[in-house]
Amino acid sequence: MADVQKRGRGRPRSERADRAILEAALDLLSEDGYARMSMDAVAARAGVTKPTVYLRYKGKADLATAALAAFDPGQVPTEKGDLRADLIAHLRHLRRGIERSVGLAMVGNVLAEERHTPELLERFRERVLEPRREELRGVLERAQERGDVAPGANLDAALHMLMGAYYAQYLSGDPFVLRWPEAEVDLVVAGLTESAVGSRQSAGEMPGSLYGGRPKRARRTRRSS
Amino acid sequence: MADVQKRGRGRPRSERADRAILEAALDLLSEDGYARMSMDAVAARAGVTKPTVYLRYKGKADLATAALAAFDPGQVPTEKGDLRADLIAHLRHLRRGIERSVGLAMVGNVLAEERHTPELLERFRERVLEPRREELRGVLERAQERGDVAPGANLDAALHMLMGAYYAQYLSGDPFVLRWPEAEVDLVVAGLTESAVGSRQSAGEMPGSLYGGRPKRARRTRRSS
Amino acid sequence: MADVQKRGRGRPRSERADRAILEAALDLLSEDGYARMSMDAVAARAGVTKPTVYLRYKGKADLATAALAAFDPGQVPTEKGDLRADLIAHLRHLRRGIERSVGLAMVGNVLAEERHTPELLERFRERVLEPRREELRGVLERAQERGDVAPGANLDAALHMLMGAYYAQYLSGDPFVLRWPEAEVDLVVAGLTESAVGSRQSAGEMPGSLYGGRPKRARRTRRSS
Amino acid sequence: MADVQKRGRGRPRSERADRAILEAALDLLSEDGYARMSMDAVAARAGVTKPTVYLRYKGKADLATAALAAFDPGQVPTEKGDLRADLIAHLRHLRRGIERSVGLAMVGNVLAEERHTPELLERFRERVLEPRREELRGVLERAQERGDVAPGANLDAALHMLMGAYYAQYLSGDPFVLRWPEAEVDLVVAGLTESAVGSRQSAGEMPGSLYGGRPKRARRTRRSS
DNA sequence: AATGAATGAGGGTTCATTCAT
DNA sequence: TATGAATGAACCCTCATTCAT
Repeated sequence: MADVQKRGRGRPRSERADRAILEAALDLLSEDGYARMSMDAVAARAGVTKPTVYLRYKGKADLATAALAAFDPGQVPTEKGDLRADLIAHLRHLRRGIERSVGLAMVGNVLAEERHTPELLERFRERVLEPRREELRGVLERAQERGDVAPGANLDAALHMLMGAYYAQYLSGDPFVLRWPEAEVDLVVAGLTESAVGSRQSAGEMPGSLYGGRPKRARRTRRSS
Repeated sequence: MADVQKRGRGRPRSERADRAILEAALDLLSEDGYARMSMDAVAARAGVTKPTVYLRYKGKADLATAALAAFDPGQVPTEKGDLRADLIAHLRHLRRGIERSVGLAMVGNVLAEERHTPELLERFRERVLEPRREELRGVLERAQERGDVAPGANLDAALHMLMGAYYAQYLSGDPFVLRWPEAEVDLVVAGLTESAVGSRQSAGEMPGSLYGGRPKRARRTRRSS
Repeated sequence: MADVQKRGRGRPRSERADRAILEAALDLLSEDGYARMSMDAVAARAGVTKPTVYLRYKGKADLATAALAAFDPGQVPTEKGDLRADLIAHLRHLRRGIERSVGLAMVGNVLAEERHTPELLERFRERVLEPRREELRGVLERAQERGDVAPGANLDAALHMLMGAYYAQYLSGDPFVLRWPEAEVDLVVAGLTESAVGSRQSAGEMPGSLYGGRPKRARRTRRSS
Repeated sequence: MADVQKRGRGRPRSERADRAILEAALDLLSEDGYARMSMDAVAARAGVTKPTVYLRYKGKADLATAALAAFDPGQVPTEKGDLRADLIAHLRHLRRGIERSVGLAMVGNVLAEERHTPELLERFRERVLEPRREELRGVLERAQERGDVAPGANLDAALHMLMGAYYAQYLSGDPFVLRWPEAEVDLVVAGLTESAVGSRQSAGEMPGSLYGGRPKRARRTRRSS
């Protein structure tokens, strides 16, 4: 277990290679896509030779799914107990997590390979998407327990919207506006709380009176920018 | 003037081939992805030889973008003037359009190729995504004019949510629930109208007063799923 | 024969096309070589279509040889009756003719195709090389008649040297020196005239006596073999 | 130190293949020309597969230049110290070397590819032409030291003539005469030695006194420019 | 357990040539 | 007669995978 002896005879760089291979695979997967990712390139970037890769994985698909499975989601933002703030924090985290690691292109890659290599999508869901969704769901559920979300609210729908908004925004090609998460969250929160659109800013207002008679004009969202 | 045939010289280009090539390309593009789509396969499926393809398109990227550009969106649902119903109809149309033709895998494909063949994503946005978005935007804007949507509502955010919800739902791997569009639309509409979650059932409510002062009780919907 | 009528019905641009095709072929032949010269490119440069080319020539080889056969050697320099000056003028002419028209690459092309398309080399010899050689030979023969060249001189060898020197110089990759022809001619003339190496500068020496007077008995070396 | 095998790891590269590939490439290069030489054909003739070729060479140009670089010039004739005899021996060697291996068609090929693959010509100069030229130049320089060649003689011009004569003779299409090298050498030597054309026959002369007593110092041309 | 070499199977593209108008 | 379309055959190169060391 310890095998401290530096002059390892068992398998000199096994662990080193393990990591290097998975990292290289994940990088290339998100950079070039599954179809373009070459075993040659993976081996080269990992600093090993191809058979070394094949020793560990049965083939390209196996390697790619393993790479996805090894994906590290990063640190989850700590919850503050404020629905809006927490959702915004998670959306930012979601976006940053995707963009700093696999990139949205990875979503494309696993989708594109759905027919040829369905394991990819499965693993991606399991290791990348699901965890995020569960985090977000947790936020919503706890808010529901606190009473900040209507008891009968459709949390699933809200989850899809929150996560999907990012995909749609990205796909649209429009640049992300500065306060992008706020705009999306406001929209969803308004629905979930049965409250009014605007007024998110004036966070002090108690939900109860939110959609009250007042102003309405102007309001929320502010195309941010 | 007499030369009516205009450019009738030489052997006319086979329209059958024109169509067959585009169809084959679109099929293979959504089935196999751009990287796997081979010119050989396109030509074979179209029943022509490769040079016949190259006569029409400068290369693989050109063919693929042309195939995307030739994408036929199908009939847009007629608008009824009821925000919720119209949105639902459009969402259904969106989903059906995607699934019956290119499939969501296509979104993956164009995303996956963003680095190597950015024209694909551009063309996809231009021919597939944008038109849809504009249809939806039209629905929202007209509803806004009617007063069914708050004047200051963030339509962009709403668009991203509506379209993105589909992507997210698909990516999640969960089966689409029967009344999927309703759940999503309700959530967004509730936000837009500053009204309550529920009450969607009681469709009888006159849209005009939606984001108005009253009732709000009622409550969210059928827990969907 | 006359067929002056502008509205020609017989063959609108036949002659125009004839010339254009041959010119295009010759250009491309010397630019790209025979193997790389494409019928497409020839037709395009000539402003016609491929079948128009095939109507005139049986195939690529036929076209290429025809192009060579149509080669126009340009104006031969007028002879002055001075051996050295005439040879220099011809060498300059030879070089300029080659470089301004077909280029030495053409020599390479026809040589390279010797196995696959021997007609090329034949035609090249016949239309490009031979005429030059005959011009040069004429100069030498007339000089011989005048007595400026030793009666028993090996004119063939001299011809090969004079023409070959250009090839060798070109092949060597060294830049041509300003007075290149002079250097080569001096060398050959010295041989032909049995005269000394130097003194070329002092062009004043009367040709008549070049190989003339002084005994210089002895000389030259061992009898060949 | 112990690690004698130095780089003995992995499967050793087949030397048989190494040789076979270069040979096949050189053969096809001189037979078909660069443009016609196909990697498929090279691999097939060498009895290997294409990737085996690509493992060794980056591409067609690389292989072709390597083939040229591997060209074996054969044994240089030993020098006897007699200018005429040595030149004749070298010319024979030059001709035999070219004809037994690459063939003059190769000169054509590298010339023909000058525009598309200039490395070919460079390599050819470097590996085939230059060595020959240097051998010949050595003969001339040593003869000059011995006093068999005039001090100010233009050796460059002589080199071009000696080597070029072969090209020109070949290009002319005339059959090589039996005593071809003698004729060419006599012509050049006569020039270099300031001696007469004829008298070649009277082989008796001693080289030492060839260019006689007269100064004729310096002399023209050389490097002209 | 690791290496470097080798393989078989395409993939995109172009060309010389012929067909249909 | 001239056109533009279509063809079959390569050609260069790369990849996922396996072999030999």
